[in-house]
Amino acid sequence: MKYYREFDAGQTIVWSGDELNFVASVVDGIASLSQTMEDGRRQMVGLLLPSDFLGRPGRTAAPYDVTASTNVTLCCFRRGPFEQLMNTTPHVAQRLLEMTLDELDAAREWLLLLGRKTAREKIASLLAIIARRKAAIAQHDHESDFTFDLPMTREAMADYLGLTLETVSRQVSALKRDGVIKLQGKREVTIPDFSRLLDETGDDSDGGFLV
Amino acid sequence: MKYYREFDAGQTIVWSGDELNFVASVVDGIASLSQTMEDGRRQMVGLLLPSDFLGRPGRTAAPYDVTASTNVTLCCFRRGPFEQLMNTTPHVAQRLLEMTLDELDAAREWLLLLGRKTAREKIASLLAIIARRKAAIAQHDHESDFTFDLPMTREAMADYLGLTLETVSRQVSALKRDGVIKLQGKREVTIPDFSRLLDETGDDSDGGFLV
DNA sequence: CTGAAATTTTGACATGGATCAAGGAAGCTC
DNA sequence: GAGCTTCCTTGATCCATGTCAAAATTTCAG
Repeated sequence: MKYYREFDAGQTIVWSGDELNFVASVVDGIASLSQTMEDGRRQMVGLLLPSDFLGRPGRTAAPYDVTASTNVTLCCFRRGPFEQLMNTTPHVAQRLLEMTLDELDAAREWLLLLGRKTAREKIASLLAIIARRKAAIAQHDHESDFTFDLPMTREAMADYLGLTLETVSRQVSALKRDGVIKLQGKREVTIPDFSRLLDETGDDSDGGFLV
Repeated sequence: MKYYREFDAGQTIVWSGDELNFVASVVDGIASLSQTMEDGRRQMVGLLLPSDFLGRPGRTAAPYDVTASTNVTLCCFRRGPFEQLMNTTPHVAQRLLEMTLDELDAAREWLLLLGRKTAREKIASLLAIIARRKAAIAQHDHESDFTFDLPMTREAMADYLGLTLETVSRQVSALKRDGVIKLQGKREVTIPDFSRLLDETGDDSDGGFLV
């Protein structure tokens, strides 16, 4: 009923439209969901982190491309037994509902970003989200310097933010020039003043710090 | 435990950040979810149609503004009893999960639209989605003429599509000039050739017709 | 019917981000 | 450590969409 599968970074896990005869939980690594138009325009529509769920009960066709961003380990369940489990243990459905509602909120926050934010605000928002996630894990004080590693290429950032990679590069440079962030190399980012970064996101300044 | 509330068109049902001490199901009418930035930029992030659900188990703060687009009737449940119900009857959680997954898919389709589509493609996509929904209800043949009423102002369209209302107006005029749609008055739209409209959405041409 | 308010269209112009193009930096392989 | 290859930056230019302004149309109360 349950088995593990591994994928290398960059490998496609499922193609949009393919039949998906299992559901899975991410054990390790990061995978991304994306949609691609016929002419190649691409938009990332979601991120799967460890403990996130892939696939949905009652549908076999995958609606998006799923790509391994890092090496990924999945814990897969065949569809039949899994749906059995859902019917018999209410907590599974409830837990899945919680997670799906969180993903929906994240997607809707992203709608505002894609629909209404400027390029600079988009970059600042992405950096703030990543920084916040890492800071939460590290139990770090938000008020002082904080350094983290950007886990994605400029192109991946562009695909998330609905921009071109040139614009991403320019805006990152601009934020650096303006002292909002510092860079060591291309990927290591330091935030000297978190509230300064938050000002640049365009979001309400009084919003709660923790997500 | 259960009671009804009514709202007039245009009225705000909940403000973002307010405490929401009930959950509800839409009985009649259409409500929209939106987020507004401090400087007034606004993005619609979802639509509630009859049978859709408002609020979520385990959280009291509303994450979005909820506005009645038409007169709306809600069937409200107090939070405590509802969460009881969820724990005891597995089908409720499962049904809610189904609905949430559908909303998530819709939101992700919208991410592609907002992030990567041109203004013309956005308008065509919106018209196609509305037309499809009405056609599905009317059991109408997709190949021939089809007329429907646009249930929103140009400004509301702009808020959905991440455009300005001037751009919406111009692109609607352009689609009319090019014969993709016809207009009787401002709000009544005729689609002479549905596949022609679909070509303008930028979506895969071979995608299934029925959502 | 009449006038005021709301909605939509249209025009002129500005601009943010895309596009096209070139070159630089950083990893990897051998 | 030389030479690929991938990733990133920067510059020049263009164009889709935003902005500002005004007029046209529709709606609706009285």
